[in-house]
Order: sequence, then C-alpha cells, then structure tokens
Amino acid sequence: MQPLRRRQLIDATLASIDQHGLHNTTIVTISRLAGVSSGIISHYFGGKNGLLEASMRHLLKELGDTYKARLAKVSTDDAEGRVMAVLEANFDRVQTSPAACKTWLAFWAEAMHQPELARLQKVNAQRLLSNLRAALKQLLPAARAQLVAQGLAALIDGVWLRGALEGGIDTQQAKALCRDYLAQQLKYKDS
Amino acid sequence: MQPLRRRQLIDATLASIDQHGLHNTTIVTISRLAGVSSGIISHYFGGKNGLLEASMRHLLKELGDTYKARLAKVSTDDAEGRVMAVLEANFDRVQTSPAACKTWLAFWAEAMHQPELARLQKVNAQRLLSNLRAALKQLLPAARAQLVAQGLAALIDGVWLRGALEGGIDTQQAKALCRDYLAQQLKYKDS
DNA sequence: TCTTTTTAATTGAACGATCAATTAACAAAA
DNA sequence: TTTTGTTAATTGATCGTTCAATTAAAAAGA
Repeated sequence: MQPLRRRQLIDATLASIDQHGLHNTTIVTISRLAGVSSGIISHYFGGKNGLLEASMRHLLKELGDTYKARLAKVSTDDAEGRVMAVLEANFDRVQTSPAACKTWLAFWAEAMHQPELARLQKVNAQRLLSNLRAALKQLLPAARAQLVAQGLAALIDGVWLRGALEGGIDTQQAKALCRDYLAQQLKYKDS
Repeated sequence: MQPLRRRQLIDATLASIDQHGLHNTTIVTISRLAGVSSGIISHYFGGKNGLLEASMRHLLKELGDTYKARLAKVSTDDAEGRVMAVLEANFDRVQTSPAACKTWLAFWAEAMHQPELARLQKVNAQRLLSNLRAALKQLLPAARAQLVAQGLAALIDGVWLRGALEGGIDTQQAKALCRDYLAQQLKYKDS
C-alpha cells in the first residue's frame, strides 16, 4: 500500500503544480487531486517538503531512465549517437509536456533557496554535462569538447525554459536546433 | 517623495528576493529592508502584487536601456555589431549578478500562473528574438536567420538559467560561448 | 472455521503561525 | 489648517502540522 500511495501522491503533486502553480499548491489541493485526506501526506513523506523533494526525485529518475533506454540502443563507439541519446531523452514526449515544463521550472526556481532541491538539481546538471563531454571527446579535442558540451547543455536548458514560458515545446524544432548546433561544431574538425 | 519611495521599495524587493527567495518574500521582509513600515506598500503599489509587477518592469526597463546604449555605439549596417549589442546587454554586469539571476528566474517561474507577469515576459522574449533576427537577416538567408536567432536566444537564456542555479554567471565564458555559436553559423554563408 | 487480538492505514478537526490588507492615529510639511 | 506621508496595531483568511479516533486488514488463537 505504501508504494502505491506514494506514487499516487507524487502524481497528484505534479498535477497540482501544473494546474495551480507551485506557489498555489497546498497539501489540500494535492490531497484532493489524489482523493485522500491531507493528513496522509505527513504520514508518508514527513510533510509537504518531503513530498516536493520526492516529486523532484521522481522527475529526475524518469529522465535518467529515458536516457539509459536510449543509450542502450547505440554502440559505445558511436559518439554522435550517444550525444543524440542525450537530446532524445531530454526532448522525450514525457519531459516536454506543458505540465512537465512548468514543474521543472518551478523546481528550478525553488532550488535556489532550498538546499536539498539544489543538490538534486546540481547532480543532474553535472551529469548532463559530463555525458555530453564524454561523447564529444571522441569527436573533438578535449578543450573543444568541453566548450561544445557547455553550449549544448545551455541550448537544451534554454529551449526548455523558453518552451515552458510559451506553454509548450515544439520537440521537432528543438531537436533540429540542437542537431544543427552539433553539426556546425563537428565541421570544426576539418578547419 | 513618491518616485523616491517607489524606487526604494523596488530595490528592497529585489534584495529580499535575492536573500530569502520569492516565496519567502513578504511585505514585512521588503519593508524592513527598505526601512519603512509595511503599510506603505499598499499605499504606493496597491498591494504586494503591484510591487512585484513594478519590480519586474524595472528589471525589463534596465535591460532595455542597456541594450539601447550598446546599440547606439554601432552603425546601422554593422549587423554583427548589432548582434553583439544584444549579447553585451544580456550579459552586462548588472544583469548577471547572482541577485539579478535569482530574481529573473523567480519571476519567470511566477509568470507561469500570473497573466500580467506572463505578458511582460512574453513581450521581452519576443523583442529579444526579433532584435536578433533583424540583425541576422543582413548576414544570412531569412530562414537561416530565424533559426540562428532562436538558437542564440535559447543559448542566452540557457546560460543564464544554468548560471542562476550555480550561483553566478561567468560572463566572459558566456559571451565566448555565444560568440563561438555565431561565428560557426556565419560560416554557413560560404558552404 | 470462527473469534480475538494486533497492526497498519487513514481521516478530519483543532492549533499555532504567518500572511496581505486595512485602518485609525500620528507626524511633517505646505 | 489642510494635505501628504507614514506608522503600528488589527483583521480575517490560509497555511502546514499534529493527533486522537476510526476503519480495514492481517495474524493468532481456539
């Protein structure tokens, strides 16, 4: 029963943030969406904050799982394929829904003054960067790989941010933008 | 006295968001930082919300003024210089301080469920894009200019977002990243 | 199999804290 | 004196948390 309820409450949390925004999300809006009483949140998560942290962990895990699934489909020496796996995962349908974008942005903002959320966010940002850099090192000089990895990471986050504010990401256009950046940068080899 | 107090309260608002985060910013934390009583906020801004809107307008105006100042220094037909003016303005010292980054991110998150803030944000995002596109059209085919403008806009926002979450932007590195993107894209003319 | 006991899950009302807004009173300037 | 600026206390609403009480489920005993 415990894992069922926890999942149910996390889903309700994401739904509430989508509908009302984080700052209008209360334990009442969450518990009402989950169809349970408000008291149960403290019972399973130790409080509202614990639930928010668990919800962010859930999103991060979902992103990580999607990336691993994409990565498993490309061979280890297919560097360009590994970069594309990062892009595909980040612009997966699940991650680019208006609800997901809103929630990510809300958590990012909250992380600025909530140490545990900041920690989670930092780990994720670092992993994104290091995944990109590792793959790019097979295609470019180390210093160049570092720069392009930072560029791609910023491009991904920027597209996401602008998408969140506009109410949705055009995933095709987003991927085209990143793929174009990568293609232009790989020409560097020849120059 | 009115313009003085308004400016004083807006500054205190930005300071409070920097120190406590938007969601822990109350009319008390603001008025204490400004050294006045809390009631004065309603007197000058009609309420907390009015003050938040005015603060966001203040930031937007500051950005716009910086851009205009930079733009005035380049000739109309210096397309690359006009693009650089956008970059210089966005990565100006005033806009890239930890406090400014935090505040921008907080307002972006808030704008998702506050129509007036969303409107202000949208106007700004559109202007950034159209400034870039107009300049790039002198250097690239229209369709290409549109794509590169979107790429640069996303890159700028992405660098900003990642900087906010890491506690500060390295402006030199940020500009180098964007300048590199632009340089790579301008090679397109020849291919 | 049928009670009895124990454990786990859940509720919802009550509580204290905190918020934005209001207001009546006060001070300073004109 | 009249207007403008400002304060400090108060109001009503809302928040997250807590907890005693209730229900459902499982285990144990007869």
